[in-house]
Amino acid sequence: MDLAACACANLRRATRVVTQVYDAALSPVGIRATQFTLLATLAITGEVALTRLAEELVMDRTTLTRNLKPLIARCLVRVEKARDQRVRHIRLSDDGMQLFQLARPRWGKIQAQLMERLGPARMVSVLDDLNATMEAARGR
Amino acid sequence: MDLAACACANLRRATRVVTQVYDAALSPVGIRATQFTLLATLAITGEVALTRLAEELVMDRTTLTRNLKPLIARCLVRVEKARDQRVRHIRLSDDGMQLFQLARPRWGKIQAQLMERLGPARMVSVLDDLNATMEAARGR
DNA sequence: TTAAAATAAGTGTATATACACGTTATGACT
DNA sequence: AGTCATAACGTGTATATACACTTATTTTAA
Repeated sequence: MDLAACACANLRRATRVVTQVYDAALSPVGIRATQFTLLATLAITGEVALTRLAEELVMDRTTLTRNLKPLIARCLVRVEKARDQRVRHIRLSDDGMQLFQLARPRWGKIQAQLMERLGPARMVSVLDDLNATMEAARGR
Repeated sequence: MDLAACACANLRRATRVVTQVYDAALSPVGIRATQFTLLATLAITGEVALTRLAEELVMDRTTLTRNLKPLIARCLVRVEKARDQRVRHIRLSDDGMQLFQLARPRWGKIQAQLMERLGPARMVSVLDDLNATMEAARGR
């Protein structure tokens, strides 16, 4: 077996590089790629329970708790107890929505640039391969 | 633009899932996927300067410093000053090589399982796409 | 030859990730 | 009503990641 073909190492390496590029593109508005993803997801879902949001993102629940922390501290995201006192409902604040709208074109620019360099067909292939890999790893 | 098509978010999500699987497969020998990659790379390169190893891995130099720390603490990796006193030479210890040999079949098993689920052609496509994406993000 | 530029590396800080464990609240069953 | 299983969540700890800044050493150039 060829160690250079390690799916995990190749994924992590590509993720490092791509994340740096997206982070740099979003830095003028003061958020990172991961945070942009959170804001974007919340903008789509609206108010949602923490655990369900974690499932949506295919992210460990405790990771999400930690990732939300800086956004809550900046009042971009609000947390409220639900009727079921165990449940936390998460939603964007007005400031959070505003910042998301500000960040969105920056995301679009860097996403489009990457798409241009890869070619649209290749971009589709990449996204499709990433999904297939994820499902294969999950044993689906 | 479709936010669900974010290359960065899709990469990070797939990386989370795949890393968990590789970490679980390697946990019986007491290392993580990232650490396995470091050991494997050092097994191939032999003694190498820190900065050059970071370039090899396409990893920030300071990230590599931090990632090496637990391996050095466990005496799996040794660090020595070079003739040029600024340079640190990194290499596997005997224990490190032994642990790598122990971990390797576990890596091979999980890598083969993923390949089986994806199919060999799809695996090639995944690795190729990851490389293309990385190069595109780097602006090459 | 010495002062300035360049190179190699480490540290402070902040975020990202997840496992193990503990806490609190619900619901179900006796 | 009381007990017990379950569900939702937070915290402790450890690793992963990288930027900004600093330190030490080497090389270059005046």
